Amino acid sequence: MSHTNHHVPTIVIGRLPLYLRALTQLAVEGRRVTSSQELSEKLGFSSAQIRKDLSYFGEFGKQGTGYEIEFLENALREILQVDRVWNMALVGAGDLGHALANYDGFELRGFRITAIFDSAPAKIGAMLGNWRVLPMDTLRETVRAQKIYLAIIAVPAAAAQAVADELVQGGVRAILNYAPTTLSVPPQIKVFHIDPVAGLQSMTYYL
Amino acid sequence: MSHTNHHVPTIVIGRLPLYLRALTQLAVEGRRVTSSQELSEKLGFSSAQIRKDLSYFGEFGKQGTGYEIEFLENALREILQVDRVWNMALVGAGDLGHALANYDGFELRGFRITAIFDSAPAKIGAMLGNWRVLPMDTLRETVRAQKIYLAIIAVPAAAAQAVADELVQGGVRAILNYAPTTLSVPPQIKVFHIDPVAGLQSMTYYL
DNA sequence: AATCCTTTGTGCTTTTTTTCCCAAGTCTTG
DNA sequence: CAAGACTTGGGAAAAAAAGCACAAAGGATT
Repeated sequence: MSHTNHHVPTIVIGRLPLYLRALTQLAVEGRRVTSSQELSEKLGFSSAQIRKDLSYFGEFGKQGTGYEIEFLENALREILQVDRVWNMALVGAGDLGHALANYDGFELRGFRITAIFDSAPAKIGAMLGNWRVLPMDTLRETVRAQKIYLAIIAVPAAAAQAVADELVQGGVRAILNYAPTTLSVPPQIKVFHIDPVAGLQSMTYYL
Repeated sequence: MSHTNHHVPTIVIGRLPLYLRALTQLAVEGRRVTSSQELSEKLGFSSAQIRKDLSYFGEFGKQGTGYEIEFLENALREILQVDRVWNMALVGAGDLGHALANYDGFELRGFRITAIFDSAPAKIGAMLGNWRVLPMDTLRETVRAQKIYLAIIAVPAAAAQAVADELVQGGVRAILNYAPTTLSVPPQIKVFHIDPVAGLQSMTYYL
């Protein structure tokens, strides 16, 4: 079967990291094998959906047994291209930028911040984690020189579009956007938005 | 037409906060009126989808003209129940907790942190923003006494489930979960997950 | 007041996503 | 080694979501 060739729906791709996360958790607990049924209970997706999602990429399980955890973990890492560590630029050295720069959960899951930028003279030059905060006007060339393809925007909404434009100019291809605003970027650039308030608002609807 | 009665798909509810966010932005820019077409360009959803989503709740626009921004904003705030300010508990006073406690973007969009908890003796008693960090073992009763129905979990993954259990015991009905793990809660409790790494991983697939 | 340009709300169609279901294969037990 | 208990992968059906397209109506212009 010619897996991988078909276009895989975005919604499926969005679930793979959650499968991977659950598998890693199981592995840490010392487990060797799991099943779509068990993952289903852990994650809240149906077991059929998990099996079908995986079937877009190949056959990873064994009938009657389930999935060998380490094997499936590695397969998913390869599919998602996180079988390596990606360097990232962080733009914005405020409270959120600090939290992100100090977060130790990136590295094991395929990411690492290697350049930090801010526009405030008071912050430029200061150390944040292992890195010195650089001025915004060096962003484009630094990102290009270091071949950084991923960036995190952690600046106020009003500044976010200008930052995105600079990042794209520097060759960044995917942006994790914490600013509560939509970004306008060329179609080949990926953007993932994180807006906690939007999440909260969609929950209060149900209260 | 008996709007509002039909069950509204979750996916529609998830888009409403984005519509509201865009409308507020337009209002700040001094705009009075907009159209599904303009919102479509700003947000990246089709104009038909925006109109259909809104039609679940009533008729807010005027043919030939579009939508009166302030009117639609207020309607959405009412629908989402953010025409008030919800008190929230924040659990976890680490870097992320600090960033959240100091974030000034909550209040205008319907939320406010009014109680902060941590388990580390070193942090308990310290001030964070306007609030003193309280010990975890006062969580349940404090949340119940203050009638807090929303909470943010900003603790390590390993501690998240226990925190969630306490929150639910205290009467919390919706949780914004920053811990990179699935939470197991009773079905009537809403959980919204924020996992930046999962977002990054779903983007690297395409690089 | 007629014409033209706009834009909504929605019935209908198409596409996407999820679920159902089972043949086929694996493992365990007696 | 036969029987029974599991579990996968995937075709087919069902359900959900998105998009199309247009009647109806507002407003501007002549």
